[in-house]
Amino acid sequence: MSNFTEGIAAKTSRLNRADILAAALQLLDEVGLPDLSMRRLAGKLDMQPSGLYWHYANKQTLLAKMSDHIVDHILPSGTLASDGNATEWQNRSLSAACALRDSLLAFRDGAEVVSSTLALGLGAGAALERIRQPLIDAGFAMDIAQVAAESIMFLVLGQVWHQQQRMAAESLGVTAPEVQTTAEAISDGPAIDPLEAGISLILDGLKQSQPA
Amino acid sequence: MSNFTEGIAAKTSRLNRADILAAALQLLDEVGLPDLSMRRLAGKLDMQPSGLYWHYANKQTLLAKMSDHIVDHILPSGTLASDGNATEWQNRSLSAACALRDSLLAFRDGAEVVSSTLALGLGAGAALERIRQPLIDAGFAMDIAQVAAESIMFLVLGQVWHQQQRMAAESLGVTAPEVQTTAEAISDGPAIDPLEAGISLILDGLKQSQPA
DNA sequence: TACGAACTTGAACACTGTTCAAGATGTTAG
DNA sequence: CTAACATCTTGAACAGTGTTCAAGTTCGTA
Repeated sequence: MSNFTEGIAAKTSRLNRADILAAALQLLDEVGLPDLSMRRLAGKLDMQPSGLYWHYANKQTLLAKMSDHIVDHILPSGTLASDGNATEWQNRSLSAACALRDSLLAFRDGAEVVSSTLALGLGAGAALERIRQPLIDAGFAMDIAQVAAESIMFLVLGQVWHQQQRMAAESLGVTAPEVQTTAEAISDGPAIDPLEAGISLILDGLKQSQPA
Repeated sequence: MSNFTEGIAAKTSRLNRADILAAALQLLDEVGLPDLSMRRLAGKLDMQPSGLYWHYANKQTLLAKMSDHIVDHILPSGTLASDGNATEWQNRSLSAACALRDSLLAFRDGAEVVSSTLALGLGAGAALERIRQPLIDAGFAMDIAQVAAESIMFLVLGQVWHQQQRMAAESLGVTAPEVQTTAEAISDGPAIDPLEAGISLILDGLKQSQPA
């Protein structure tokens, strides 16, 4: 029956967890994860760095909350591939994976933030669930559905992380030799999306294992 | 016609790149990546931290060399699955992936070291090549062979990274809730290897795409 | 013996995450 | 209106980080 300062807007100079989280996400977009320090964040909020530690026990838990925000920030309409050759459950799982991809891409260094949090209790549990559920609905056994969903998750995280790291590198000036790894430069076709292609491989392999 | 101090052993107090690299890898195994600092490394070599910067431009390039060492450290006999139901090229690619897995597991935090270096010019190019070559030999098109190989690479890195992060967490005392994500706890079967299972999904999907 | 290249040192710079006693602010009760 | 209490905020400090740089030392060669 206390704590009612979160009604509409906190016009006072007092901050709460949500304000700090919002500022942290904005700062992430401005400077990137490597330069996201507690001191910079405190400076953005016109407060002392130690003040942050009243709201969050340490930087790690703040990053965990940021990770949750990124993963739960589902976009209105994801990149719906909607391949006619694929089954319904394949399209559903693929859509969930692409939605996760878009969520990660919507934040600078989003994949690295989520990956770093993934270990402890897994922060991206909701996203994994959205990928796994269609497979379970389709009648696949628990264990192989889990394996497939985890594999897709790692694929998405790895792919986006690599992509965002390249972005950071080239925005920093010197671009690496870049041995044309994206398969777009090799092929002369309509530049297939390597992520959707990789996920489709997994889903097709799954389909073959048990036609349901 | 100069520089011949690298004959057999440098008994002098002078260090070279290889000595530092070896000490760094040993220190990595002792304290883990988060506690692998230039000062600690210098202390282990009885020298000043600044001395390291004559041999390596910065910590990043040292980590890159460590990454190369880890990836090129192929073990004598990897975990040969040798599934009778699989084709020859599938087993070859799977073996390469498992060899990479074993190499990463042979060093503490190996997956994270390699992952962090992967972006700039990709340090694990050789490992990716060993996974991709069998697919090309089997007659698959360049672009989808590339996509499949990259997918397998991300799968291996993600899986091992997650595994090693759990190791570090539980060796540090408090283990996370651990929502039984390894699929071993869910299934009651003979505890399938989630990595081999995931890779097999990709390879089966690839097989289906073009019977070669 | 002398020169120049190969290394090493010690001190410093500009940061980092985190802690802690002390003070300021806000809300509630007597 | 004042006393008390929990809620924040501050300023200073601790221990550590990667990195730089002028100054030294050691070395192979001419």
